[in-house]
Amino acid sequence: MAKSSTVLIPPCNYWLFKSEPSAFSIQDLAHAKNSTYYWDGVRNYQARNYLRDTIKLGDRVLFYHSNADPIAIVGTAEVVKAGYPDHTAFDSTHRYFDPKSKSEVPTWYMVDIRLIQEFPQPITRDQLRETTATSTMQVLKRGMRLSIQPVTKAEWLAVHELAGVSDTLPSRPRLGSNV
DNA sequence: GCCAACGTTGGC
DNA sequence: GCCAACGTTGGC
Repeated sequence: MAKSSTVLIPPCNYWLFKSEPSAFSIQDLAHAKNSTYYWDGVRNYQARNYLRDTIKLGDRVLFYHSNADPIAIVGTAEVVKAGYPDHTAFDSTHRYFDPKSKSEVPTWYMVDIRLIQEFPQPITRDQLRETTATSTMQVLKRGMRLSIQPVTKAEWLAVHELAGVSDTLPSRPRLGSNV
């Protein structure tokens, strides 16, 4: 019976990352080298804890445009590098500089993500609200400002259904082969 | 532009 | 440790 507790396939976890497209959009990610970029500038402790402790290589990300037109989930990405210190906090000339964060004991962390796909149509808040399986998403809650939010597998799948796309990864080099 | 909801700061 | 003031987020 002990055998049944052995996890052969590591769980894949799902997240929603918010970004104002004027700061960093899904197009910016698409145009980055290897469609890969670091998710910097998170300066909230709960979101930091997710980045540092919880988000793992291979986790999936819903890319959300906030303060945008439209406000919507616009595509997906995968985590290709787990939490590591956010170097922008160390640079006194950078807009995300934080003198509290020291390289020996970093306060802030980031991950690298790679674009999986941009949806053919953005999925708006109205669509998310109107669909039972997505109507419970944290991002719809009033006053929910957290920029990194956990998403359930059911929500992840339902968003793909709304987008009319498969959640299967298109064929591409395997994780870690490009860094 | 408004403003509610939070998070942070700093005086006490 | 309390809490008022202030700054930020982010939908509307």
